[in-house]
Amino acid sequence: MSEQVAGRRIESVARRGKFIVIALDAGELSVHLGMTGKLLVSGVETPHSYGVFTMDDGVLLYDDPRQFGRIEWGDARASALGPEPLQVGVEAFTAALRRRKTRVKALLLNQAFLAGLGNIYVDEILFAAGIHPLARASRLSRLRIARLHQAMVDTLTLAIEHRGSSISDYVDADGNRGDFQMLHRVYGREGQPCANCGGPIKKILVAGRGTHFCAVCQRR
DNA sequence: CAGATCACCTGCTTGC
DNA sequence: TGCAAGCAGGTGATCT
Repeated sequence: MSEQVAGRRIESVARRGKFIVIALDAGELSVHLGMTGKLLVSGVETPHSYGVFTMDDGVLLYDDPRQFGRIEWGDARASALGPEPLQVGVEAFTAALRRRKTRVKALLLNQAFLAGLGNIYVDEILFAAGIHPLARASRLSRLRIARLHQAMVDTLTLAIEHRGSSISDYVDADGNRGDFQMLHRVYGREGQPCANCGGPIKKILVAGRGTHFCAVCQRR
């Protein structure tokens, strides 16, 4: 990768799903932060700095203790990604969900179905929509899917305003933490009272991931 | 063929 | 007190 990158100029930085796409004057880099990855401008190099890009006006570091993320040369198979959650219309979203029989949580996490949602946001969105994570996608009514779509837009918009959730690692390119974790209503709140009904937040395993929900407010 | 499960990796938390 | 096992999760390979 060093050969392709050397001497190139960064033209733009964009996002597609969970990928950060850095366009150069020739070719592009696709960065996926995985779970603990950080892309830092002028950060401090650590033993986990697996990518060090020296620029004319600073250093770009790719830091990833758990090594779940990656940097790839070229288009990170963007064609395999579904639509953006903030772009897809409610009609298309409804039609797509009704075609799938899988659990709604597994479907929302599927990047080929919808690009960009991770475990935290799916849990928060399903709570906001009052939908049980184990509900079958195809069995949800049009009204409930419309609520899910609205919850998705509202939750993501608010989370972006709060610059994301910093549970343990996440910081932006300037090293700043987000504070949306303060507004989580189910994620990481097992046993605590539901903001809506006061009942205890439950935690189960869905699609191999920790899944937090209110058994009273979220129906199948 | 689609959906479920496992492996990858390491820092932090939990439990004896 | 200290140490080992458990847990966290995005993705891709493997299994059912």
